[in-house]
Amino acid sequence: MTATLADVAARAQVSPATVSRVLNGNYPVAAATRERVLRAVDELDYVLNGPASSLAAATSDLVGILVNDIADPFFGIIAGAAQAAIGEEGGVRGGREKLSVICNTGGSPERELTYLTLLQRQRAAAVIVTGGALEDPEHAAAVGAKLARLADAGTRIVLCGRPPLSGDSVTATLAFDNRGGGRRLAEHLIGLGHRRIGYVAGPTERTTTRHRLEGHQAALAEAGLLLDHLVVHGSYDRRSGYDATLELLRRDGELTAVVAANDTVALGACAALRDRGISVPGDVSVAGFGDLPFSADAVPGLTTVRLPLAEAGARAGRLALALDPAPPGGIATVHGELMVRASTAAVRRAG
Amino acid sequence: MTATLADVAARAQVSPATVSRVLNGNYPVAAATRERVLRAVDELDYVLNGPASSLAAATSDLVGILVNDIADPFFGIIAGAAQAAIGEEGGVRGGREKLSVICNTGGSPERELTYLTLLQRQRAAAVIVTGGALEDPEHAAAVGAKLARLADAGTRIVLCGRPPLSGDSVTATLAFDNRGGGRRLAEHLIGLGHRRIGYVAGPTERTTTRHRLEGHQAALAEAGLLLDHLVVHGSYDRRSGYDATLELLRRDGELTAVVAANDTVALGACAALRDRGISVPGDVSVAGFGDLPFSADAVPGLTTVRLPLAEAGARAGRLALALDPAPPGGIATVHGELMVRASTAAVRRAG
DNA sequence: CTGTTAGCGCTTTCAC
DNA sequence: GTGAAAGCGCTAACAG
Repeated sequence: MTATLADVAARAQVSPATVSRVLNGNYPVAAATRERVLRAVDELDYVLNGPASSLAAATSDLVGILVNDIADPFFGIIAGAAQAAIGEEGGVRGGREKLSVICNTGGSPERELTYLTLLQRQRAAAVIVTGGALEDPEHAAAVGAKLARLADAGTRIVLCGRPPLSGDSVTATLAFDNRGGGRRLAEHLIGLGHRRIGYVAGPTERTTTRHRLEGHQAALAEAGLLLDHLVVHGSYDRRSGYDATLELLRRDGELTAVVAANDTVALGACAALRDRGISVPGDVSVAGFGDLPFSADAVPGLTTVRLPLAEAGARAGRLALALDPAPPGGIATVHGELMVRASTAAVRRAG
Repeated sequence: MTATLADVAARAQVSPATVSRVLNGNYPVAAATRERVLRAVDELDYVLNGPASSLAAATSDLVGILVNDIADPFFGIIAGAAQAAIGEEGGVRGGREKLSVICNTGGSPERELTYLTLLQRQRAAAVIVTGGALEDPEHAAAVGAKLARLADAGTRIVLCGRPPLSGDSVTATLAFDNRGGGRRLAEHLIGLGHRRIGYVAGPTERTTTRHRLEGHQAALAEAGLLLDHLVVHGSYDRRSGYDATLELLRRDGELTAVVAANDTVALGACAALRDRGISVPGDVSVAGFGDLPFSADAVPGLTTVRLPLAEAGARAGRLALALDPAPPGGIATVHGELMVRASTAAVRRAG
């Protein structure tokens, strides 16, 4: 039913090998022959059989991009940029077009492992793992082992927005400076006179959560303002920001600032304050992390740490294809930029 | 280096055929034998070779999900839900776990076709195409032909948030009632007394754009309020909403309402009005389409048409796996729900 | 530059 | 319930 390489070869009056060479373009073929083959391909509407090709060549053109939550623009932007970079550059350099695909783990450790196995099964050419890692040692070990096996089999591994892994299985790591960002945000608020600063953290056991919080607390500690009871954990969504902010208010009615785990959470925090009749930034300042597109448009505009998500994603894509040289030591740190907007202001109330 | 089926067979003292049967679980195997095989698999850390398996079986467990822009939560939510549904249900029913992957076309017709070809090459088990279609007849024909070939090869095709295609290659279509939603939104505004309603449309040549606009204009026409010059086209992003709104203001300074192609665009519209010192909804009402998570939190809360994106995506996923029965006639229409929030109000100024 | 020849690792009748 | 054998469709030496 479906045409095969042999059909094309017969029609073009050449050997199957020649057809293969034309299609893969990685071998010299006479122009006239190529022409004839291409015509036959067209006439038969032939499409290469991927599995057969991958089997014979012992490699595939699949590139997997793992994300924690694709409904979150944070990951959408990274993944979209990576996929675009792979799609664009895939054609260049003669290499066969890569099929880069996004795999949504939903934050579930099991699904993360499942996807890794599925990609291993497909003999993926590369895997990009994005976002914070779960800090459960058992799971971390399992992921590390999986990645090592993938790397053994020739799969390139790129980490994007995830802290480096020990071992040399990882091709390149693009780590976000979450600690530094958290610190700068806290320093900004301290500079504005805030002394009672609440923190809505992400899920426990996540590297992003811990690093942002550590940066935040380091700055507070230096200023002698560390208040442990002003940290509430929740998931990376709007609801969590809303609920956690109410909880913070309960714990300290004199709060003058709330720092959120990310922009989405910050929006939830703003909503909670608004619903309580508390003005932002008049009574309480709010800050986020990430600088998603909607953050500049929020009312008031959200002070946050801008992470160059699209750039990082694109670079991860290029690293996965070995189009970019790996950074020195295999690790590059991507820094955030403090974006001061209207949601933070000098403290007004008595601290 | 990597273990093969034969290795497992040798270790378990059975034939390769038996190992295959155990792994695929679709054939009777003695419990003791199965046990032995499974142990060998574990000990060797064996992972099935996907390409080899797909080649021999002439099918693969790849399911592709095409989206126009994965950085847009509209698509992130649909795709995430579809992927979750496939991941969950994939294990059930004994079928082998499916590898469902998201492919981001970035709205480019070429990339759409490229991805379809790549999926065809992989002999994908199913393809879910989401979001509005380009209305260019040539491209539509090309896509139709591709889908037909895919269907011929046994790939299940599901359309989600895309209008039905003629021909019987499509397994199931989940069409969004964009026309009805556009109409209800316009009627809502007309009911509030608005007479000069601007419309920020999406990109031309997109079905979603056209249908939403048609519904809008149908309602206006019935009320005798159709004003052609109050429609401006742009892309589905915030920037476009901002610019188009300024343009609408230029065309009619007496405007009392702006309807946007989607929520993101509506946010841009609000920003433009705010920057111009125009109050929403005091001076001008604004409405969006879709009801993304941030819309309820916008200030003021955004009036919009709620589309059950997660539900539709999940259903599309199940349809792709044939876990849900196809809707009668192969087509189900998904209706939107008007969400009236604070961004629209009765007209105050002289119309 | 092109053809010939072996497989790649698995599934699947067909026997037993 | 299990094994043997014949490919699935392609690529990659190796000749020529």
